Amino acid sequence: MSNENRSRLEAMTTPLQHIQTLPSWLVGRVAARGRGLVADAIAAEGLRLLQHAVLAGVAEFGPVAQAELGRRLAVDPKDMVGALNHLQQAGYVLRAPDPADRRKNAVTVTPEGVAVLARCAELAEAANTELLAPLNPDEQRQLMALLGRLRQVEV
Amino acid sequence: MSNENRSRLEAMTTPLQHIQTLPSWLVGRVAARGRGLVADAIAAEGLRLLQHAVLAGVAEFGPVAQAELGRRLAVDPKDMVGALNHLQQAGYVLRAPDPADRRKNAVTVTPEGVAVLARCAELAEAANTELLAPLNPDEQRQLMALLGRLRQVEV
DNA sequence: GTGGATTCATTGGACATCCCAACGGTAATG
DNA sequence: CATTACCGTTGGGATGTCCAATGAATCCAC
Repeated sequence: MSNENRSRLEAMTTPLQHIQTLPSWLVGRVAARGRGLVADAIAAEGLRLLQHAVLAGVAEFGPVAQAELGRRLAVDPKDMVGALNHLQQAGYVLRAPDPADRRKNAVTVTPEGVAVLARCAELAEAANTELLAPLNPDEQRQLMALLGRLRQVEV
Repeated sequence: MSNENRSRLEAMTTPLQHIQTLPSWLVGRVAARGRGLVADAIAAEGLRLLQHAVLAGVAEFGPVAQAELGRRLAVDPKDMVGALNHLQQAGYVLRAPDPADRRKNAVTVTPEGVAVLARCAELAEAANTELLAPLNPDEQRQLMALLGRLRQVEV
């Protein structure tokens, strides 16, 4: 066991403080704050986080079937239906039957969808700027590099 | 706008990649992984994350009223009732009427609760060790320091 | 070809989390 | 002593995540 682990375990007369010094707890709090900031920001465009991600996926992968999109974004088929319903009703995407495979919907982004994506990109940038405000640019790069190395594992 | 922001916005022909390079997205993924690792670990003791946190709070603050505990942990009173019900049924905490204020329940941890907390502490440590495995001890300290400075804002 | 397995979009539901409102019982405040 | 506030509890709603099952369409092995 590492020295850090031992020092944390020795403080078990304060079990709550112990939990709150765990990296998983700390990164969870920061993530919750970042999630909230971005969610509030893009809510100005009437989109939720999942809908925003789905719209970005549609814009990136061009005409794409819902199942394929769901696999790429790790989104449940049910949630994909709901997100696309909202995006289609808002006029941001189109669902057209795929002539080559009538099971599939060829989903495409509309010009309005591209426009709202551009606005959401700015809003998300601003939210992230606020999230990282306590760090200078050098520290922000360090943080991103460290988090990136932790993320690699899950892929 | 910073150079980083501009470079990300210029890549908007790939909107999904843009989203996935945002710090909020990256920290969210790492947090989800950490949360899953810890949740799976303490599930071996039959506890959920919220129940674990509540149990730790009871152990730390000694005999304490539910409302006071909820305020300290930022847990909704309704969820506090559910968590304590489970912990009490498992024999990890006791609810006794407070003689000084009959509205309150004086919640205390049992020896079994202390024991399970100790085991959960080890399990949570192991999960966090796995989470941070790609980083050496020096980098782990850097990450914690950077995240800690981001967390300060919310307090 | 043709019959069985697979994939598609969709629907329904389980479950946890988070927030707000209301209740009877109790304590503090004027 | 009347009002106000707090206690634990219950109920409900909104949201997010995940799994199962359906009918239609396609693919594959024989």
